[in-house]
This record gives sequence, C-alpha cells and structure tokens, in this order.
Amino acid sequence: MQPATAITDTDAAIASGFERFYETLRRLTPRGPLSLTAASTLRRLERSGPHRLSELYAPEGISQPAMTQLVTRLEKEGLAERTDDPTDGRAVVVSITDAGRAAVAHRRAVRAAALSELLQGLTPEEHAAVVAALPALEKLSDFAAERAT
Amino acid sequence: MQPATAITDTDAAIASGFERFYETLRRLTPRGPLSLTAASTLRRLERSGPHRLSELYAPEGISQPAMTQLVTRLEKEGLAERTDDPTDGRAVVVSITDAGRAAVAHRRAVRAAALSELLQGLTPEEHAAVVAALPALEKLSDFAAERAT
DNA sequence: CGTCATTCATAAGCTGGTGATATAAAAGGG
DNA sequence: CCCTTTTATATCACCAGCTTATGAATGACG
Repeated sequence: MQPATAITDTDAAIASGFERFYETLRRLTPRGPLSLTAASTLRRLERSGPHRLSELYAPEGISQPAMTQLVTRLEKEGLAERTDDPTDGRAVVVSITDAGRAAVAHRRAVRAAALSELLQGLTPEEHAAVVAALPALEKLSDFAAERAT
Repeated sequence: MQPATAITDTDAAIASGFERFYETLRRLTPRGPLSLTAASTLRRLERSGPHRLSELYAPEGISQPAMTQLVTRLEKEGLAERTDDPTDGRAVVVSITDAGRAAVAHRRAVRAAALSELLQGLTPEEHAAVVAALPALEKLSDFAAERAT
C-alpha cells in the first residue's frame, strides 16, 4: 500500500538538495546577538506590524512562555516593546522599535553580503536559474505559512 | 565609497527570497530528538565516512568541547560510535552506526514528505524552475564548504 | 628525553527552550 | 449581578546544548 502522498524521485532530489542548502544558509549568518527565533520574530513584526503575544508564538514554533521570555529579552535590548491593548486588559501588543528595524536591516545586509560573494562564483546561466526559481520558492513559503494557520 | 563587494539589486532580491525560504525550511522538520547540529553531523558522517573529532567541529560551526559532548550523546543513543585511531593514541574516530543511518533516513523522509506536499501546489513551470536551480544551489553549498576550510 | 604541540575530555556557566502552574481579565449562564 | 469557565500572559523549576577555560595524555622533535 502506497502512502497518501507518494514521493516522486524528482521531489526526493529536491528535498535532498534543499537539505544541504539549508545547512549552507544556516551557517551564512554565523553568530549574532540574536537567536534564530529572535531574528525571525523581529522580521515578522517588521513585515506585518504589531501582534499580540498569543499570535506570535505558534507561527514561530515555540511555546507561549518562550515567547514571553523572548519579548522580555527584546524589550530589554530596546528592539521591541510591549503596549497594553486598550480593548482587552489581559492582552499585550508587541511591536518593533526603530532599533529593532536597524538590527534586522544589519543582519540582512551581512547575510546578503556573504551570499553575494558566493553568487559571484556561479555562471550567468546558473545565476539566472536561481533567479527564475525565486517565485516558486516564495510560493512554497506562502503555502507553508497558510498551512500553519 | 563602495564596499569591496557591491551588492546588486538582483542579489539583494535573492538574499531576501532565501531569507524567507530559510525560515520555511527550518519549520518543515518541526521537532525531532536530534538537534540541528546533531542531524547535520550524522549526515556528514553518512556522506563522507568516519572522521576524527577534530575534523568535525569546525565545519559544523561549533567548538571542540561541544563536539565532544555531541558525540557522547550520539554514542549514548547508539547513533554513532567512537573508535581509537591505531596510528594516533590521542585521536578518536567517529563513525555512524546503522541506527544512525536509519535516523537520518527517517528524518529525511519526514522532511521530503512535507516538502512534497508543498511542491504539489506549484505549476509544472514553477516545479521545473526549482529543479533547474538545484545544480546552482549545490554549487553554492560547495563554495560555502570550501570557504570554511 | 625534555619540551612543546596536538587531541580530546572535563568543569562551570549561560542562553533559550520546555511543562506545570499562577494571576488577572473577559465571557456567559442562572 | 455573582459565580464559574475560558483566555492571555507571566512565573517557576528544570533541561539541552552551547560557550570559555583548563586538564590529561600522546605525539613530534631538537
């Protein structure tokens, strides 16, 4: 009996390639003051505005106490801030600060520079192939984000 | 004054796309018994055979004591094993066990299944674009690996 | 062989996560 | 209107996996 979703050889090759590429990306921004989750959360706040704490922890894949602590840390470093929700006394609204935006931008620039260096080793054809695949990769990210809802 | 490596708009777009896609991949294999580094190390042992401990920690981006501890954990779980190097009494040779190979295979299968599901949402053209970009991604990984030497 | 280098292990401490539980506000039924 | 239940966040105790500093054992070599 086949599993519900049979995996083709092509898809297996994609998975294998992505597996290695993931490790490459992981090491491309070696060590900063921000954890992976911290950076990801800041990017989310930058990208889609303030959120309640309860809307943050699930999509980031961590528990609610972990997000409470993360926000506390970010607040202590001046990268994010807590605000009371006037319509709900229990809730807390988290938003990114200017310093937070700057931190995200810096991290992004460092990674882009390292990546750019690698990209220079590609032939024009390979470079074009990467560019051509970008919309598909974005679409995959969209799917994954939806599914997490 | 321009930085040594000026970054084109295209490369910035690639970096931006990769940034998001990285997060997608990160959440695609949610929670296993293996840490990211543990899984990566096992894959390395599987892919390129036994290694001395000192050859492992740098490419994995962790300190030597961290690798000692990681190998101890992997050994305790039966996924890897230590052997004495007959030619050097100080050295330790680490190799993957059958159980380790099975763990890697399982993890790979889980990720491949999740990814395959996402891939089904792509049009044939998008799917082909991803496949076409794979060699370039692999080359980027090779570059990054070299640079770490 | 005595000294220095290399290889791995150990120790102590930090960061970022977990589950269980506390606190406080909102919601809702009788 | 209470009283109970649910929801939103915080706190607590604990653990995994990393760090730096250091130790122990073997190898290399003048």
